[in-house]
Amino acid sequence: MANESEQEFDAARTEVDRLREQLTAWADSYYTSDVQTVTDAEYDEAMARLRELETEFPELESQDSPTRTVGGRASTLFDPVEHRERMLSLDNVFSIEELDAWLQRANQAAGGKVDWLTELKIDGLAISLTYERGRLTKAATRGDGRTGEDVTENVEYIAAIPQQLAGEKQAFPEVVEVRGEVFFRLDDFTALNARQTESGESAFANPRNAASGSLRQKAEGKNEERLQLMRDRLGRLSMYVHGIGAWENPPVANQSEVYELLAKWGLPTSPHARVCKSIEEVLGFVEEFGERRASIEHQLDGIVVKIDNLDLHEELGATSRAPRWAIAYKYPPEEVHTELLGIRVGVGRTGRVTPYAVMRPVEVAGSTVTFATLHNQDVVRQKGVLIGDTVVLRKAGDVIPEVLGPVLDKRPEDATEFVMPTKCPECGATLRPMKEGDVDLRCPNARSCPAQVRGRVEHIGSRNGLDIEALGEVTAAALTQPDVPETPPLTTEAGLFELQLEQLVPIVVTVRDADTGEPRIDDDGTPRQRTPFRVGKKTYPPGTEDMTAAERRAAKVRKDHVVYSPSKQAEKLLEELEKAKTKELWRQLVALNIRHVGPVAARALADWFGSLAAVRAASVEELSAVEGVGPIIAESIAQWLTEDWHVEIIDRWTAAGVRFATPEHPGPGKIEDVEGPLTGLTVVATGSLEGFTREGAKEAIIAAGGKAAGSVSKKTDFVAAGPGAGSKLTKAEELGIPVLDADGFRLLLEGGPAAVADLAIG
DNA sequence: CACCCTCGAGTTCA
DNA sequence: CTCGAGGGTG
Repeated sequence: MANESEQEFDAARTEVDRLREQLTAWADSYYTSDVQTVTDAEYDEAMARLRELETEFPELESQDSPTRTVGGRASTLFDPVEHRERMLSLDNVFSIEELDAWLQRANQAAGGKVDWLTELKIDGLAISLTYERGRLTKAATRGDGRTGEDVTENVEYIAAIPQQLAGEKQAFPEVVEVRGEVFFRLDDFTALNARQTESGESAFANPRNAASGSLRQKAEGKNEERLQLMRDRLGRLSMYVHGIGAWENPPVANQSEVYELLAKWGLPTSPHARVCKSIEEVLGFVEEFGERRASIEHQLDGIVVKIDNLDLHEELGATSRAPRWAIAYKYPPEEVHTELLGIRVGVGRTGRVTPYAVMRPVEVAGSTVTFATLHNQDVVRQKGVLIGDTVVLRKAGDVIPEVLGPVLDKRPEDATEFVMPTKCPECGATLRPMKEGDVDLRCPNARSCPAQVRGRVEHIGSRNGLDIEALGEVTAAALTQPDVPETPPLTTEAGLFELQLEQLVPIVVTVRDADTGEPRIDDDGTPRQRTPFRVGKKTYPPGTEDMTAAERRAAKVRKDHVVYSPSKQAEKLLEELEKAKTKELWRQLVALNIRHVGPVAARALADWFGSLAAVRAASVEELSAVEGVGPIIAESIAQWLTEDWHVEIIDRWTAAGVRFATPEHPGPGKIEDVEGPLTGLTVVATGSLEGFTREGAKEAIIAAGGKAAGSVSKKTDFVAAGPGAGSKLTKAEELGIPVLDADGFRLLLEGGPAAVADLAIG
């Protein structure tokens, strides 16, 4: 499969190259000699095809593509500027193999041992800055590489671009053309988009569009207020320089030294550039930043590798399009385009109704994505997507798919706006906001809406709840599914602990298509069904008892004239439910599904009160006296307890044997902190620590008297990080918090901070 | 009251 | 993982 899409990609690449060459040639001859060598129709067709391919394969997009330069040239707005030296683009490679091959070739062509300069390829806007005797006199976009747009006036407001170089005047060349990349830092981009939506303007689809849009704003016709806004946006742009245009007899020998020099002049250079002494090191750099890609301050789409030695640049020269001494490796795209087939809504366990996007499945960052949440109606509107649009999709933090916005060029005529339903899609109740002015719509039918019951039952079984292995998403659905022939055994969670094998085995589940929600029809025309709680079924005529002895043994359950053999799953579920009855009190509190009461609040309550009875007896004031429980949570608990069907849950669970108490608890009040090696310390565990489960690590921290926090902050004393640790590790390093591996963590648990004093770095 | 931590809730795919 | 919102603290 990978092979197939690779082939497709290669074919597209070849075609894109051919189309670009052709279109550029046509345009050149038209602009320079005014000779039209092609009919308009042919030209348009080629351009449309190129657009299509670039949309389908965003990684093939390029700043000097005719789709951006020729057609979209904004020459009427900004004066054209002839570049002193042509701004070349870089040749691209799309795989490590190709990169390796290029490095080997370049190494040989350069006659042996080459030092490489590796840097991040910023996804921004190329810019050329001309300084005369240290004073900025001209700023231009790249345009088609030969001619760009004069943006000198706008650049005045970009704080990152100095108007005057630092240092002695005599030290600067008479004229020097510096090249760099203008971009938005991701945090600035987020802030910018927040303000855009706040002021009712549409958000930018990505940081590059935002940078491009900001740099190319026009001052004409703007009132003072809007002028201020425009300058403010410009002020937030960032820039890193990455080279010098024409420069005879530079005073340095290497590209890396050029950067040092530029930095000395007060020009911002990337903190991520690195000199690599071997091809292995270069490949290591590529891998390293591939992993860290999401936590870099700017968007990046690849790595640029340059030969460090400037003499070699001279020697190798350039083709008509690109220098031979540099290459760009492009990471597989984290942003792709796909079609938004529809927007559907789901109902969560709290009744919240959330719209989600259904898309034509696409590969993004290693997996095939079909769905992405759209959170609520306002978000759908803010993103400005219509059903039928081609949309930009990425994975936030490399995990959760996120729709960024529409590709307006590809909006079809019949694209339709999403309308939020007024009725619950699962139970038909009229949706309404919980509180006045709430954005979120909720299904008010908490007790019997199938979606909510299903969600609550699933939550009861979850890791943060009673941690019932056999009770996951599928089982929860099977237990509450209303469309089976027999009555579902659970109409609410009140009956969960009363479940008998006889109730489970008859359950039949209709298999539904994940995409459409429609029942899956088998080849023989009947809907496909599953019986998760039984493996066999045999019907005997009424009044007969003629089962074989073997059948009698296998048939543990008999109902009417049907004999069932329960599945392992059914037995497992009942066993697990039995165990859950005496699990820790906090888990049982979480299982009640009280708003705002999750594992942490439940633990605080359980520690303080020791039993559900004591919690019920407490007033709102007494509840909010508990550390970590404030007036809102206290009120939420009190409110929950006033509802009859909630009390019924407690009563029936209690009758079925759920303990709802911590044995030997001394009664309500603050429990003395556990004295241990970690008393008074906050520790965060992240990644997979050898010898610990995620929960196990937390328990171990608490058992040692410490606080197990979920996120890293200034208050964190230690971070225990195993392989696969992500942003928490990065954060810890940023804040200079000591990081321990699994062994160090073990030492800490046994001996406290003193035991790891010599391990703790920085 | 303004901050900074945290927590809770919703979420996707293999 | 990210968002919004609750809780605690200066």
